[in-house]
Amino acid sequence: MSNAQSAAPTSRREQILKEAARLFAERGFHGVGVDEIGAAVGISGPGLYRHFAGKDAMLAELLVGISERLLAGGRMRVAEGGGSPEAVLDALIDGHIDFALDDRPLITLHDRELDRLREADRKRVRQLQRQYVELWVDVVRRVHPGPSESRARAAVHAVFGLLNSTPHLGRPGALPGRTEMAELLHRLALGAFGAVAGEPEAGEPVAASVPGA
Amino acid sequence: MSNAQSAAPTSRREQILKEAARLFAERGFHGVGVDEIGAAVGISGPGLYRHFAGKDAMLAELLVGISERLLAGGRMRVAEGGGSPEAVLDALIDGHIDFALDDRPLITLHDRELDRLREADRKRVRQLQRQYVELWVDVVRRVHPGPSESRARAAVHAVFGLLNSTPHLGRPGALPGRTEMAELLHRLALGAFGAVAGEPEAGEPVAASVPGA
DNA sequence: CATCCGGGTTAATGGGCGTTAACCTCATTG
DNA sequence: CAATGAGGTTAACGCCCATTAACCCGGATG
Repeated sequence: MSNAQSAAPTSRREQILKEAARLFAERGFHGVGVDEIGAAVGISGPGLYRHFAGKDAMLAELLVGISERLLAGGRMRVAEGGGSPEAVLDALIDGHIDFALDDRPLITLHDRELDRLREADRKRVRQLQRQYVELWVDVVRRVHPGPSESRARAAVHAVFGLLNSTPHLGRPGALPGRTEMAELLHRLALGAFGAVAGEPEAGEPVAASVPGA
Repeated sequence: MSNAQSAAPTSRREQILKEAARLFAERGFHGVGVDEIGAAVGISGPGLYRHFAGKDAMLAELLVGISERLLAGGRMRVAEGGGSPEAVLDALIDGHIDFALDDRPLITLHDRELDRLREADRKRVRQLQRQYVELWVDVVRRVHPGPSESRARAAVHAVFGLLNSTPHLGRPGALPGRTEMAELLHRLALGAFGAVAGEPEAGEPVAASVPGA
């Protein structure tokens, strides 16, 4: 108990989660065995079951965790966002970029292994994701009022793809360093959003909320 | 646009590949069993081994195939590209969008399951991918001559992420239809590339020539 | 000192799954 | 008609792997 070592205890659990995230991202959920995860933290195999109910539980905690943190961060930035919507959008973008650059494995898992979750958890994660997206959509539409909601939503999804592209990058120093990368991504995202406006091509009757009518 | 399903013999092999692609994309390479793939084409389990050496062979053929087609398509468009680099870039973008929209499963596999390949195949695929990227980088730098090569390359990767975001889209009709989606993605990509350039303070979005025409 | 118990360990269990074996059946061919 | 081979089928085999069992140990507790 004494152990007031410092801020983050790095409580075994967290250590395990971190390694599991890395491994899952590298080789896929099914691709990595319990023994490997154990080995990554110095214990072996079934020892993990003292901390988690099973392999699935780890994945669930990772995915729910990241979704919650993303949404919480987004809400915070919207709340304390300066007067202008532009400032809020900038903050959202920067926040997401930090995430993408610092927590690569999690970002990867986020949209790769969602289906491996039990129904309940999956629903939870999807709901959090949806709220996060809608949060962006609102801000984007405030900055660029023109496009229909579905258009804005599609743009947000696309920009997420852009920002999350970091993990797929080529190996060595063929790419900019972290700070330049962050700046570049920010610029690209803004550029994309700025282009969504454009003229609505011969009428916007697509706006009907009922598709396929 | 085209898509007349008939002529192609759909030679069992292709049929299998198609279903395998879909399943792999949905549940991951390790997540789907041979029996499922077989069932998807009406035969059962080991019957597949009359057509492929093994599960791995299917994945390999899929990944190599898509990489080759992407590169070939890209080269073609560059070759017959009209005078202006802008036109070539437009063509590249449209080509990639068609791919992303029509062959979702393959696009997904493309950057998800690369590591499950045997060393040789993986090297092959990576080489093809690299060439495809460099092809884009050249064109982009010709259209936007300011940024360093590494910057341009990062931008290209990011735009790939943007264009490939389609598979992650929400289910129902909450999003635009195919044609509008294609137009939107094109616009977003151009917007992103347009922003990669200099350090002009945030101002008018660089509304280049309207792609719609 | 005796007792817990958190956190590990190695061995066993059991199911899933890729692959191979052995066998079957038409269509074609000579 | 016999032979053949492409394309299937169902059983087995074996391996991998998540999970459980059974056991162990060191330190806090009282």
